[in-house]
Amino acid sequence: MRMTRLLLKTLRELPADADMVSHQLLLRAGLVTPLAAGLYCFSPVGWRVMQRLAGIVREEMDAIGGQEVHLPALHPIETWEQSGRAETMGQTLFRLSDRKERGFALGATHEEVMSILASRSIQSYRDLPVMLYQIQTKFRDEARPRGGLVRLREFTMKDAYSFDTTWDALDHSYALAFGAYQRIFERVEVPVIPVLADSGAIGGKDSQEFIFLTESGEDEVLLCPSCGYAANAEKAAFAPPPPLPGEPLALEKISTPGQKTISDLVRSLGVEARQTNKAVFYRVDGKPVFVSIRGDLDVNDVKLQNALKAKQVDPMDDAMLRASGLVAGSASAIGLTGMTIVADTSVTAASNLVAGANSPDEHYLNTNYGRDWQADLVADIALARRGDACANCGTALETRRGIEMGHVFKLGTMYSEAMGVNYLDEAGERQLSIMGCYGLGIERMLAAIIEANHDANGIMWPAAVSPYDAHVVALNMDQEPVAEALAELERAFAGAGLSLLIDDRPDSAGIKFKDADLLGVPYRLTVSPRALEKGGVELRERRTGETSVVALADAVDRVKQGMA
RNA sequence: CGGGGUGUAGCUCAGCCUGGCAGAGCGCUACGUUCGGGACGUAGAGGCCACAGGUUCAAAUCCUGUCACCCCGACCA
Repeated sequence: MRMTRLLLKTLRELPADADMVSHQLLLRAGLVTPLAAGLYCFSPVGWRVMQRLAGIVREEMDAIGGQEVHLPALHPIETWEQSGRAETMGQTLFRLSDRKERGFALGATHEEVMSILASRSIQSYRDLPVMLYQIQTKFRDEARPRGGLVRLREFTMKDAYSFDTTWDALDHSYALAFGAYQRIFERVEVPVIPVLADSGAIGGKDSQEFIFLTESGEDEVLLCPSCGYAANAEKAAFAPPPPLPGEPLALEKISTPGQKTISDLVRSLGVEARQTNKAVFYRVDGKPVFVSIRGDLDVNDVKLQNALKAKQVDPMDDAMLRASGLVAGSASAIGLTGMTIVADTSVTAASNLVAGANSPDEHYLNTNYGRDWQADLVADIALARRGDACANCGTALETRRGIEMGHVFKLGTMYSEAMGVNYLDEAGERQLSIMGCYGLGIERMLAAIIEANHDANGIMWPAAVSPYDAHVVALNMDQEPVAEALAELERAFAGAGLSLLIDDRPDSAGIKFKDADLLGVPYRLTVSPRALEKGGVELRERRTGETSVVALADAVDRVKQGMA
């Protein structure tokens, strides 16, 4: 490709509004341009990289027996109603109507539709196992798109779904997908760590996320430096710091005017946060739920959802708060009726906690679980934090931020049941297929590759994903020997099946070199009178800056060597 | 959804406080000089100052409202 013909404009200055390095470089190198929040246009160069990423993903999925399909992105809303996700996806699902007012949704994911496709062909245990995948556009009405290509409202996902006869067989499919993901991330040179993730309350088993660790990431993971335990914050198990021991003392009501928060109490009463009982109100599947947890801990919504086997957990809204009669700022479970009470294990194990008195400006001293109040459910629902003890080995957990690149998930039978993916087993009995699903965000891979492979001058593409195999900087093209050498290079690279980006613009050498660094193709070939005098073309490696003059005839081999 | 910030040329921004001709740098076009790490000169093109309403002789500038975008938080099958 000749740059004089290429639709590309690099930016000398940093675009405002871009915080992440990948976002800045994507814009500066002209790979993408924004259309609206969470929506980007890909330029020819940006799209070439996307295509190479898709190609690598395709190769690895095919290698584990995946079969590529293509599903509609536009779904009748009934499809989502059938699985119940029209409701649970809430506002994230883009909805629209056709001219006859029939409801549709833009696919946020494809469990339902893939299940429908699979169910048409799967009839016997002989048809299983099967792994289906597609590389397709997803639409999600995210509350806040961010970070360039990190959180988009329209994005490309490789989503794969396995259908098996047994949970053991699913374990095998899951392991295959897991392995494929590891190979994909190795090939695109994005370091990821697998972390335990939550499988939700929908009957799934294991779930792991592939996290690219970066400070600009939006997900938090907890890592044990000693035993290697790694989990996302929602999932992370831990041993909470122990309560202060003590014999139960007499319950005492005190006046606490204006004190509504744990930190107010800590200040005015001179107690530690872990000597207080925090009240948190939720709306769970439409009903009020009161949660009691030690003042130094926070509720993990996902753990709460799992403990209650609930579909939807939200903070309680004002209307429900007023209707429930809860006294925000002085609430506790003592004497509370009319709603489900959930207690974290941290409060049932502690003694003499300060708690609300359910009347404004009053609190109790020395509340004790069992004596003063009871919960409908006692469970571990606390959020793990940095420094908490690893549940495996007791070492203090560390926290890191990262971006979720992929997610593998043992789904079970939720969708096969809802969408009717069943088969006859050897005994002629109808069975539900056991499903797994495996997602991978292609744009996120692109962003992570840049985050992980750049320097002050620009991008440094891994050879496997570079938009071109080599970047030719042609200087003094009007001179006959240069034009001839360039033509010879083009022939040689075309013959070898390698792609070239040729900077044939009539600009100064400095501009061309800067753009070559910014665009980040791994090999730069300078064709110029000076290089020809030295016996060929100048070959420069983007990563190392290593420069040498190679004979024209050897250029292809040198580039090929580096790609291997 | 809560908090903060920003909307002026393709990009980065100044001008706004204190109302009075629409600006700079980069980029773009033409010509000339230059020619291996973002050269220089000359001449140009390019604007609904986010949108709507108001105040005023006069609004990019002041007031009100709306919208968009970015950041933090909440949220995220």
